[in-house]
Amino acid sequence: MAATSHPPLAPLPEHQPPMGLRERKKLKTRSAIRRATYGLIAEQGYEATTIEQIAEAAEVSPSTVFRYFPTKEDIVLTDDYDPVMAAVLRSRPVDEPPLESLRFVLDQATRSMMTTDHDEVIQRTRLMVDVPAVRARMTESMSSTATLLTDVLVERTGRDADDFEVRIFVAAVLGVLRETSLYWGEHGSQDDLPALIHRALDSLAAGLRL
Amino acid sequence: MAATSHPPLAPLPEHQPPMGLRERKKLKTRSAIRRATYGLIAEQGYEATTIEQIAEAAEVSPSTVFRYFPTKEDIVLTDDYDPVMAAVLRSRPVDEPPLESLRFVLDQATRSMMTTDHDEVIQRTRLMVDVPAVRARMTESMSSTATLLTDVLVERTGRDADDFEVRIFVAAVLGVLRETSLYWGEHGSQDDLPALIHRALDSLAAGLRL
DNA sequence: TGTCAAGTGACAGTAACTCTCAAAAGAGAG
DNA sequence: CTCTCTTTTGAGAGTTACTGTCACTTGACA
Repeated sequence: MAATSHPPLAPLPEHQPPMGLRERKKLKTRSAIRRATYGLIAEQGYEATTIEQIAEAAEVSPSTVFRYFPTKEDIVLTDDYDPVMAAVLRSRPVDEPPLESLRFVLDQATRSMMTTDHDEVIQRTRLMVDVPAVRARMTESMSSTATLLTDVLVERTGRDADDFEVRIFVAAVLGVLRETSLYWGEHGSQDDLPALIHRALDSLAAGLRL
Repeated sequence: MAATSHPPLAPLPEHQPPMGLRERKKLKTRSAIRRATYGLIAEQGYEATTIEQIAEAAEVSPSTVFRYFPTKEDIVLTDDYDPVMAAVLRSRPVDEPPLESLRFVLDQATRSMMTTDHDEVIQRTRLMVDVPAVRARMTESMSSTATLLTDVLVERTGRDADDFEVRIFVAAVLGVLRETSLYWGEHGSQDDLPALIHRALDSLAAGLRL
């Protein structure tokens, strides 16, 4: 059982303020596309929304949309928390049981997401539940999260890179995280998400004795 | 630790022999498309192989290919084992711990697959490792396996349909199964797959203590 | 202010699907 | 065996996500 109180870690490791006009414009375009997409999807649904419409609404060309996001699904997803999670995991005491370390990481990450991007998280989860393509892409993107976390755990446990047990460990935790999100979304995103995650991890810690 | 010896269950619950010419032709077309696809992929790779080529090689029209398989990825995948697994799970003693029941089911299923479709399993796993789209579709198809197994477990444990712990349980096991397959494939499909699965389930049973 | 690099838009092309409709072919009755 | 009914097939037209190229524009920096 974790869920300790801590400085509510920033969602992004901020780049230093002095950012050229170019960079700033890029960020703006990026979020313009995102906003336009979320708006159109809310009105018409995911499939009915075409890249062309998104481009028009965001006042850029379709080419530009593809330059910013490799696939349509990626527009509604984020990997932003991956590096933060890796960092937090690294910051945990080395003798803490790995499952508890991950519990802390996930608790922090979800709380942070829910406080800073509450509505977006809900809408994204809804899409994950409703749209197979989005769900699939989300799962794939979890694979890269998995790789990242595996690397950190390998380094912390002194095991072989590509150690089977570590990979199984991470796969179980992330698989369970995915299912928890789906469950939460299917039930109207009303339950306490961090609490659900803790229950799921408790199940894992107890060896899945049903 | 399971892996008991048992009658090597048939891969498919055979439909009664008296099958009309129509049905037989459909099966033939289906496997013609499959074979053609595997052949072309072996020669040229997955992405380079188009539906049009597959159709030509299988001597059907592109329309027909789409009628038999909803997506290109589905051509190289199978859900055939799902109903068998559900049946085997149902046949286990009710007082057996669920994790052990699933261990038995997975052990049987993989052994059966490896003996009856050895080469195809290997090629499919290779595709799963190499081609993100195939991997994604495979993961999605595991979702429906999950639903099936969840239903059976719910009925065996007398829990609520859609019980959170049962869903977590199945998600963990299937997530771990997926990772085991990937690991196996990445390492040349040379290890003993059932043995790896047992190791993975041992990890789960031990509460993922690394 | 002028030069260079980075970002953008227009355009053409590919391939996976979807839909519709008419032709072909198996099933079953007489 | 043949006529009818139903299922399956192929042909064709259309949509959309995505790729690659190239000329143009617009920040960066001296």
